[in-house]
Amino acid sequence: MTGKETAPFGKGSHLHLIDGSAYIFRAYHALPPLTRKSDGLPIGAVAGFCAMLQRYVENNNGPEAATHIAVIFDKGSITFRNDIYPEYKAHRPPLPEDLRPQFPLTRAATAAFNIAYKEIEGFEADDIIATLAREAAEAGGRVTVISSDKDLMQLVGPAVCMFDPMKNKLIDADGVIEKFGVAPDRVVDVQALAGDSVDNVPGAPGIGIKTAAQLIGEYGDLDNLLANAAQIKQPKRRETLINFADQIRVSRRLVQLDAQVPLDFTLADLVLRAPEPEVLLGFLTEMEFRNISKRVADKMGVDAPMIAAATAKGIAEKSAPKTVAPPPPDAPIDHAAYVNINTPEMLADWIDAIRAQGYVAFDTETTSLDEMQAELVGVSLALVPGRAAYIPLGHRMAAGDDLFADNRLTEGQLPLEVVLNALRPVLEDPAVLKIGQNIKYDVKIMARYGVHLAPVDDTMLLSYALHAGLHNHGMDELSERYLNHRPIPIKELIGSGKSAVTFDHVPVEKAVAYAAEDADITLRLWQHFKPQLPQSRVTTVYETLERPLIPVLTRMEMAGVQVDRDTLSRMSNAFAQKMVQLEEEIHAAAGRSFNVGSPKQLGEILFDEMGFQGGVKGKNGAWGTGADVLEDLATEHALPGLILDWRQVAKLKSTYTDALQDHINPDSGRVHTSYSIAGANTGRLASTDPNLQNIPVRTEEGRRIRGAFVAPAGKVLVSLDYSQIELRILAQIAQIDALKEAFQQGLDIHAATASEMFNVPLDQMTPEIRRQAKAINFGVIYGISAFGLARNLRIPRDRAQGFIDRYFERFPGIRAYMDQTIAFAKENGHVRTLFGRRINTPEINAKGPHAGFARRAAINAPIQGTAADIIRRAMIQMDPAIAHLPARMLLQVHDELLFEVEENAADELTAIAKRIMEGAADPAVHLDIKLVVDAGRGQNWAEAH
DNA sequence: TACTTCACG
DNA sequence: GACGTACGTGAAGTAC
Repeated sequence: MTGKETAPFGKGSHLHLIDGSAYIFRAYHALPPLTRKSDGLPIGAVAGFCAMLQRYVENNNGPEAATHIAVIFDKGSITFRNDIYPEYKAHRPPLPEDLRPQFPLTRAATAAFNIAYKEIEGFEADDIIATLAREAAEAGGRVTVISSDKDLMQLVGPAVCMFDPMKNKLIDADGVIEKFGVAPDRVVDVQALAGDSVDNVPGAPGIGIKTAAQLIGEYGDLDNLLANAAQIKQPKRRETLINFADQIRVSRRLVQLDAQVPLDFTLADLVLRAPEPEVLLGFLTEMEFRNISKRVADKMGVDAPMIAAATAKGIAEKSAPKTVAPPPPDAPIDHAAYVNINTPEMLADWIDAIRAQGYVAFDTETTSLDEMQAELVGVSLALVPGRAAYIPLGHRMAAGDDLFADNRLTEGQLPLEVVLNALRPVLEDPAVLKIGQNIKYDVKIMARYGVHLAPVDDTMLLSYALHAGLHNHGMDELSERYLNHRPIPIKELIGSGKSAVTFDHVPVEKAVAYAAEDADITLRLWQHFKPQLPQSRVTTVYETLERPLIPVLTRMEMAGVQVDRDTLSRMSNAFAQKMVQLEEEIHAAAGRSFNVGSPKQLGEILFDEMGFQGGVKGKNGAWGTGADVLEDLATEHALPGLILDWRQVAKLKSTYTDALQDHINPDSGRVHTSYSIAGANTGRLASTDPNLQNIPVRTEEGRRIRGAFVAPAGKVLVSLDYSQIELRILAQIAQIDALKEAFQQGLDIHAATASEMFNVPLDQMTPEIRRQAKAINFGVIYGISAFGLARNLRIPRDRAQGFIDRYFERFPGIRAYMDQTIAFAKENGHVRTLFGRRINTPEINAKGPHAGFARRAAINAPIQGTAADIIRRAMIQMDPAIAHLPARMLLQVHDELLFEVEENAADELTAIAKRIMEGAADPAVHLDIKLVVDAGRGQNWAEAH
C-alpha cells in the first residue's frame, strides 16, 4: 500500500463512511471468543470485523458504489463532551479484557484491505463522520454513512443518507422521520429532550421521543419551545421544561455532532483503492483466518496461502523491500545481520516497511542517562526478530583519532535533521505503534528533538503488569529469562568507572551490534509478552493504569519544579557550621576523636569502650547504632543525643541541601526527577535522580527544605492529598463496618479506633491512647505482628499481643481479610488490587523466615496497591481535565499531587483536581466509603502542604 | 559492592 | 518451638 494515491472529490463522487467502532462491537458480540491458535492472541472481533469488511467490499458495486471511502474509529474515551458534562458515557460497562488488544489489529485489518481509516484524539468517530459528510456535501458529492447508530441520523439530508448494515436497509429523511417523528434537522432537539440512557445524556426527565417530537412539531424548534415553556398546558411538562432548561441545553450540546473537526487529510485522500492481494492475504494469513483467506483468494482469483504454524511473519515479509527482507522465523540473535542505515535509500526502505507493518521496535542511544541533558547519538529499529537496524547520527571521533578535532562527527552518518524529518511522520503516526523498553526515556529524548512519539507500547510495563513481584523488569534480565539470551553488556562499549566514555565515542560498527540488538530484543519480548495479557487478566491494568501513565509522567518530569538555590545554599552553610560544632562536642563527650559518620567506630566507642548495655550486634557482628538504639541511650549520656543531632544535620545537608543544588538543570533552572513506573512491586511509583518523594516534612528543621521548592512569580503551588486513603481502602476491602461507619461520619479515625478498643469515650481521649491506636492501625496495614508492634510502641511483647487480640475481637473482619488474602496467595501465587493489578507472591509457600515476610507483603499489597491504582487513575484523568487552565501537575508523592498554577486560576484548579481525585475510583470500582482530599496552597511547598 | 542509616508515604 | 519481622521506596556514606 502506497497510501499516496488521491483523486479529487466533487460532483459525481460518492463517499462511504463506515462507523468502525460499531463494526468492532458488533463483531465482538456476534462471535465466540476466538483466539489465534499459535499464540492465544484474542482475535474474535478482528475475524468478525474482517468478514464484515470483506462483505462490504464484495457488495460495493452498482450505482451506489463508493468512489471514496474511509473507516472511522473512536480514539480514547475522553472527548470534548466530557468537559461539557463529566458524566457523559460514564455508565458504559468497562471494555472486555480481550477486546482492547484487538483494537490496533482492526486498524491493521482496515489498512490491509487498502481502505483509509481515521481517528482523532478528543473527538468521537461521529464527529469526524459529521465533518467529512459536510465537506463532501459542500463539494457537490454524495455520502452514505454505514451505521445503524441513531446519533448519526441528524446528518441525513439531500446529499447524505445512511445505510444500516444490520438490516440491509437504506435510511433517508423519511426513515429519520419514522424513527424520531421529526425531520433530520430537528433530530438534535428531540434527542436533547428525550435524553439517552446508554450515553448517559440526561435530557428532560419524563419526556421520551414521542413527547419530544410532539413538542418540537408544535413549537418548531427547541429554543422556541424553551422560550415559550410557560405557555404549555400540561402542568408537569411545563415545570419540567422550565426547571430543567439548562440540563436540556447541555444535553443538546452533547448530542450535537461537531462538523468542524480539524482534519489533517482531505477527501481526495480517501479515494477507493483495490486491495493488494499479497498484502491482504498476508494479513489474513498472519491472523490465521482460514475461511476469510480462502474467500478473499477466490474472489481475487489467486491461490489461498497455506496457514502454517505460527511465525512472526507479517505483512512486512510480504511487501518489504530488499534491504529489509525477512529472516527465518525464530532467528537466533545474530549481530552480523544487523544493518547500519547510512543512505537515504535504505532509510526510505525501512520507513516504507514500518508503515506497511504498522508497528516497530524503537530505541535511542544517547550520551547520558539524564533524559533532560542527554544528546541523541543514534536510533535503532526492529521489524521482525533478527531484522534490526541502527541509524548512527551523532558518533564522534574517539579522543586521539584526530589530535585537533576529536569532537567532529565521524564520516558516513546521515545528517540528524534529515533522519528526524524522515522518521517523524511514522514516529508520530497514530497508525504505527512504537514499541520500546522503558519507552518513557525515548519519548522524552525524542520530545526534546521535536518528535512526539505516539502511540507506544512498553515491554518493561508489559512485564510489570504480568510479573510484578517475580523479578525486575530491566531489559537484560528479561532477555535472559524469556529469550534465553544475554545481551552485549554496555560496559564492553563504554567501559566503566572513571575511564567510561559516552556513547557518542563508541565506534559505529560496535554501536550497530549493540543498539540494533536492543531493538531486536525489545521486539521479541513484545511478541512474547503482549499475547499473555488477557490470560493473566491484566489487559485492563496495562491499558488503563500502565500505558497511559507514560505521557502523563513525561509531561511532569519535563516540567520539573523550581527550587531556590540561594535558600539551599544558605542552609548548607548553616548546617556545615553546626556539624563542626557538634563534632567538637561529640569528640569531647566520647573522650577521643573519631569519624562521627562511621556507625562501626561509633558502636565500638559506645558499647566496647564506654560500656553501655543493651547493644545488639547485627548479622555482620557490628553494633547497631540506629536512631531507636541511640534514643534509648540518650537518657543515660549526652553522646547518643549529640550523635542523633549530628546525623540529622548531616542527612539534611548531604542528601538535600547539597545534592538538590546539583540537580538543578542548567537549561530550565528547575529540578527534574524521573519516576519509575515499574520500580515498586505494589504499583507505587518511585522517584529517582533526585528522589523528590522523600523531601523532609516531619521535623521543623527539615520542613525548611520544602520551603525551597517554590512557585515562579505570579504562580502558586497547590498540594492535594488523600486523607487516610490506605485505612479507607482497608475498611473497603475487608468490609469493616465499624471502620466504614467512622469514616462516613468524618471521625478522627485513630481516636475512633482507640475509643472502640479501650472503651474510652471520644471526648475523654488522650494523645497517648490515640497514639497507640494509630500504631495499631498502621500495623494492620503492614500485616501486624506482636513483635513489630511491641518494638514500635516500646511495650512488652505480650502486651502488644493483647492489643492485637483485642483489635481482632472488635474488628473481626480484619482477621478474615488477612486469612483469606494469605489463602488466596498460597492458592494462586499472587494477590490483586481492587482494580485487578496482579502482585505475584512467589515466596508465600516458602518455609522459614521468608514466609513471614511474604505473608505480610501479601496482606499489605492489595491495600497499598489499590491506593496506588487510585492516584494513577487520578493522574491520568487530570491532564485533559486541567488542559484549559494555566496549570501543570509537577509531582506525585504516593497520596499527594503537587501543582503549579497561575494565581488567578488556583481556585478552579483546586476544585477540579479535588473532584477528580475524590472520584478517581469511579466508574471502574465502586467504593462504599468516600475518598477525602485535603488541599493547600502557598508560595512554596511547605506552605502548600 | 554490601551494609547501615535515614528521608518519605 | 524457632525462625527474626512491622509495608513500600532511594540516596549517601563507610567499609571491604
